[in-house]
Amino acid sequence: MSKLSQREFAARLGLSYKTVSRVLNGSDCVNEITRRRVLDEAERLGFCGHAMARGLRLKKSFAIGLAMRNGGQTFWLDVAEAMDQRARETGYHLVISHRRRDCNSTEEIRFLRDRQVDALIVAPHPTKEDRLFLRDVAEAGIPILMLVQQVPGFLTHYLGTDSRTGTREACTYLLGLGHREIAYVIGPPEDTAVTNRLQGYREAMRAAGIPDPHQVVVRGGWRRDGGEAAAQALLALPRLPTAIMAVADLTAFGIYLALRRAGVRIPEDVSLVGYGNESAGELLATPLTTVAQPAEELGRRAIELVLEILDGRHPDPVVAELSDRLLVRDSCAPPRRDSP
Amino acid sequence: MSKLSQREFAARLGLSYKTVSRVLNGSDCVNEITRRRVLDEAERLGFCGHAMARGLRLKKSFAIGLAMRNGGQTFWLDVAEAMDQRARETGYHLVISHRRRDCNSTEEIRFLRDRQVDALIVAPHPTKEDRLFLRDVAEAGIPILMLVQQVPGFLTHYLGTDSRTGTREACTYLLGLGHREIAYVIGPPEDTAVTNRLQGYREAMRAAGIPDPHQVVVRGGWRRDGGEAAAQALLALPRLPTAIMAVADLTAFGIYLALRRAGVRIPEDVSLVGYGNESAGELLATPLTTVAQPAEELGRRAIELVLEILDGRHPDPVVAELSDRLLVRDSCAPPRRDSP
DNA sequence: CTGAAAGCGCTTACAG
DNA sequence: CTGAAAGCGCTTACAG
Repeated sequence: MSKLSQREFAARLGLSYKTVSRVLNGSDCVNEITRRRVLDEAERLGFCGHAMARGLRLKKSFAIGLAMRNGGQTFWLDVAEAMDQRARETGYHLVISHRRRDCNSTEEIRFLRDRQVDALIVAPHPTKEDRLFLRDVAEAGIPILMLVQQVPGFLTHYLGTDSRTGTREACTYLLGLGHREIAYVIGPPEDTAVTNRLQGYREAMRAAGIPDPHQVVVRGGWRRDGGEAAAQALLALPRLPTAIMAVADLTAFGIYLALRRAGVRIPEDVSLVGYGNESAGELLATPLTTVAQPAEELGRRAIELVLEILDGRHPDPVVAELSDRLLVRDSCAPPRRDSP
Repeated sequence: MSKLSQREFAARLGLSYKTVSRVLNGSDCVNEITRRRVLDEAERLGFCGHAMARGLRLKKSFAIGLAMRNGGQTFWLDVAEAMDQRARETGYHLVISHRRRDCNSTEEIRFLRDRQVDALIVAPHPTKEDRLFLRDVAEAGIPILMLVQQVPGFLTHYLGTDSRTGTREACTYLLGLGHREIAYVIGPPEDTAVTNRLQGYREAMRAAGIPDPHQVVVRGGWRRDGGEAAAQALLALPRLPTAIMAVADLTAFGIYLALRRAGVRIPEDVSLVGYGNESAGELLATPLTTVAQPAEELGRRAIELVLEILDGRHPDPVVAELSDRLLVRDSCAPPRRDSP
């Protein structure tokens, strides 16, 4: 098998390349028998069109750019896989650009733009510079979908999950268990994912009659080391809270490790809740209670949304959120009797 | 900023589009001052060439296809990230196709081929049908690099890690601790990654004077559930081996979980070794001793190899392996005194 | 060092 | 229903 051009392929079938092109582009003014024959023979001879030539003519690459970060989380793997699946079903493909840790994404975004992607999905929190550049890209006519991170005042499409409600529910669960001293370990306050979750925590606490000054909010981060540092800070407090919530599972893992090293038992001494349902959470000696985000649905919907946008079906910026849900495992218990 | 074509861009600079093209393609017969000016203005005006037009003319897409599976492992995420990085540095980009679990990849490979990738990197173990198709693809002039999984008798390029030696070393370590009854939990025997590792196990055991019939090899799988099943089988044995090695970390996690449920302590009652250094291994109550595979280096080298092949620098199939290394944590100890 | 011209492999109005 | 023709945005020999 050598690569067949549409012309050669048509010649082999004794048809004009015109007819072949029409079949491939779904024009209906073609005899049904011919249509089937073309499709069958294409399969048999391994004929495939020339994506670049087609793209050039149609001014469309059928590529969707995905700027993502590798935070060592299986969550993003699942999201990307779902996107990939859905994109393929609809004739598109994904061009992925992984953001290097802790650096801005402008270079990535430029890279994807230069690849003529039809649309861009951006998962990492964009820096100011990124935003400036994204605006340019959007103005050049490439739709942008912010995924999970919504930038305030930045008018693009957004798809995320309602992690504010998710966090509120987790906190309410802890309150229901009898906890009053619940610490919340956050990540960078620039990230909307962080501020949303923090809001959920504050709402639940206030609703239980615990005002902001009595709430314990500690800066950690998205990663394990941030969680460990936050746990140290918590351990240095005059009295350790009876429950700790973390902005993410990785953070919770760090807290878990540091607490264990300090001889603190979970859930006997302290209850712990993560966020994101990383698969490793089940492996802890005390499987982690967490809030699950719908990775597959998020990936699938992201692609569908982008396609709708490309179709012109959303003249105004879309703002959509899926639901997270509390996943109770073993890391929470009522507070100890002897803690006041 | 609206999308600028090369012609418009050249016009704005008061240059012929010819000159611009020459600068962009690295021709040296251009005045150095002009060269710099073109590059600077391109940056300033957000000019980028048209990848598809360029690709059409050059008969080159600058895309490398990656068929991978999502086994829920952070390992592959790291490999893909490293590839992405290296590809970008060299002007290429990655088109990734995730293989759906337990199905064959022909569809994925076809998809990537249809995207006019310049080369193909295949990570999942190919089925017979896949291999047939891959052969066609190779004959159509698209170089193929098998990653990690080498198919016997299938003459393509291969890059992996020497997991046979890695496994032998892990086994030797266990033998050095005094273990004689060491079980090995394998995955599908069609996978060369499995047979290689099994060979390493057998070599170490034989070298210690333990012939094949006295070795304990149990079928598990690549995933956690396979490990759990294998552990059940092991638990049903008249006497539990004093040490267990698993073909992969995920498998080891399953064994770990099942053992814990059965009240077996690690490493006091049984020593356990995984393979692959998944980040979750550190989170276990007893951090898992494992063998680390160089994910970043593997990804980087894969891209470099592919580029060399595209350059015609490897007329014969490349076969290359990087080294794995034992990573001792806490899941192994000498066998219990009372186990004979 | 630069201009005019051909062509990469498609799609799509435009005639027939 | 089908053929001849133009053009998508580049690159590259070929002259000048």
